[in-house]
Amino acid sequence: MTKETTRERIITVADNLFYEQGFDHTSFADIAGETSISRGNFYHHFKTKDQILEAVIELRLKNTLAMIKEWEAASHCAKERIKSYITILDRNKNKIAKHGCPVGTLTSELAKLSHDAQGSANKIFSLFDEWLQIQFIDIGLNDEAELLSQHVLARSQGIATLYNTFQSDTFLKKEISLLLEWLEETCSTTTANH
Amino acid sequence: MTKETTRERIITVADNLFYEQGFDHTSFADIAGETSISRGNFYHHFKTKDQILEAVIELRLKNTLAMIKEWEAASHCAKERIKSYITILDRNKNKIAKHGCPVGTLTSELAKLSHDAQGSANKIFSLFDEWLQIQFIDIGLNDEAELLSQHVLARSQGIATLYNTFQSDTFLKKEISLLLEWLEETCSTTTANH
DNA sequence: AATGATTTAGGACGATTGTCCTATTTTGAG
DNA sequence: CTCAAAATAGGACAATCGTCCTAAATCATT
Repeated sequence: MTKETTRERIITVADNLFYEQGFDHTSFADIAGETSISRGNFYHHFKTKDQILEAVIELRLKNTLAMIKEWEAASHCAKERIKSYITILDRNKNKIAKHGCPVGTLTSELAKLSHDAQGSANKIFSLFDEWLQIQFIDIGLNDEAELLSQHVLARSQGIATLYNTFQSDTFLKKEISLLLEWLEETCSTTTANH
Repeated sequence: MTKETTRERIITVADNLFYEQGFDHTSFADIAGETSISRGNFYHHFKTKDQILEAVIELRLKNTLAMIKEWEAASHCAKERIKSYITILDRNKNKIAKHGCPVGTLTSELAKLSHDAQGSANKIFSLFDEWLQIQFIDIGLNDEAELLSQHVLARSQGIATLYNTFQSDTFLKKEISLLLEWLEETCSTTTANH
C-alpha cells in the first residue's frame, strides 16, 4: 500500500470533518489540527477552502463508485444490489445517528450557502440515482425506473433524517424492512412479464 | 393588529434568515441589516445568539401549533387532517426547492454543530409526530400509530430533501400522490374493524 | 557533494465574528 | 413638566476566519 501523500491526507481529514461538523463550520485550523500540517502549508496544495471541498466531493464520488462496484461484484441480481443500497442505513447507523446521511446533509448545507459546489455535490446523488435506475431497468421496470429510483432515494433520505433526530432503533429496523418489502412487491409486479 | 415589537421583529427576521442561510452562517450583521436595528441594540433584547435561536424555535413551535389547529378546524376527519400535513409539501414547494424543509434542515444543522438547542429543535419534529399519532389513533390504528406517524414524517422529509436537490416537479407530484395512496390503503385496512 | 525545485513552517494581513460597554435618545408614570 | 426606566446607537474588544507571504527545510537529479 502506497503511503498517503500530504494532499490526500488533507482531503481525507477534511472529508471526515465536513461530514461531522459541516463544511462551513469546519475551519482551516480544525483541519490543520487533525492533520498536524501547518496552516501555511495548505496553500501549497489548495488555493482556497472551496478547492478542498471540490477535492472532497471528488473523493466521495470515487468512493461511492467503488462501493457500487463492490455491490455489483457481490451480486449479479439487480434486486439484491438495490438491497445493498437500502441496507447501508443499517450498516452506517452509528454515523447516521450522529451526523446524518453524508450525501443529503452536504447538499442541504450547500443549498443554504448558495455555494458554487452545489452542482458537484448533487452529482453524488445523481450517481446513486442513475445506478438505481439501471437496476430497475434490469429488473424490467423500464418506464418507471426513474421514479422508482428516486422513490428509494427519498425513502432512505427520510429514514436517515428521522433516525438522526430521534435515534429510534425500532423505527430504523421497521422502516428498512418496509422498504425491502416494497422492493419485493415492486419487483414481483413485473416478474410475470418475463 | 398590534404593531410588531422590536424583539418580535428580530425573531421574525432571524427565523427567515436561519431558514434561508442556516443558523451558523447567519450573522448579527445579517439580522441587523434586514431589521434596521443597530447591532448594539440586540443585546438589550438577547444576550447571546443562542438565545435568538431559542426564541426562533419557540416561534416555530407556536406557528406549527397554530397551523395544526387550523387543520383541525378545517377538517373533523383524521384522515383529512393527515392529508393536510402531506400536502404542505406542495403548498410550500417553492421554499422547499430553495431551502429544504425548515424542520429537517435545522435539526440536521444543529446535530452537526453539536448545539445545545438540538433538543428544542427536535420538539418541532415531536410536535408533528405526536399530532400525527393522535390522528392515526383516531382512525383506529392504535398499536401502529407511532410507527405510522414516523413513516409519514420520514417519507415527507425524504421528499423534501430530494426535491431540494433535483427540483423535479414530476417527482414531487408523484411522491405526494403515492403517499396519499398509502394513507388510503393504511386507513382502509382497519375501517373493516369499525 | 552540489544545485534547483518542491514542500513545509509560521507569522502577518484585513475582514468578520459574537460579545460588551457607554453614551444618547425615547418612553411612560407621577 | 419631571425624572427614572427602557430602548437605541455606535464604537471597542478579543478571537477567529480565509488568505497570503517569505524564509527554512527537504527532496530529487546530476
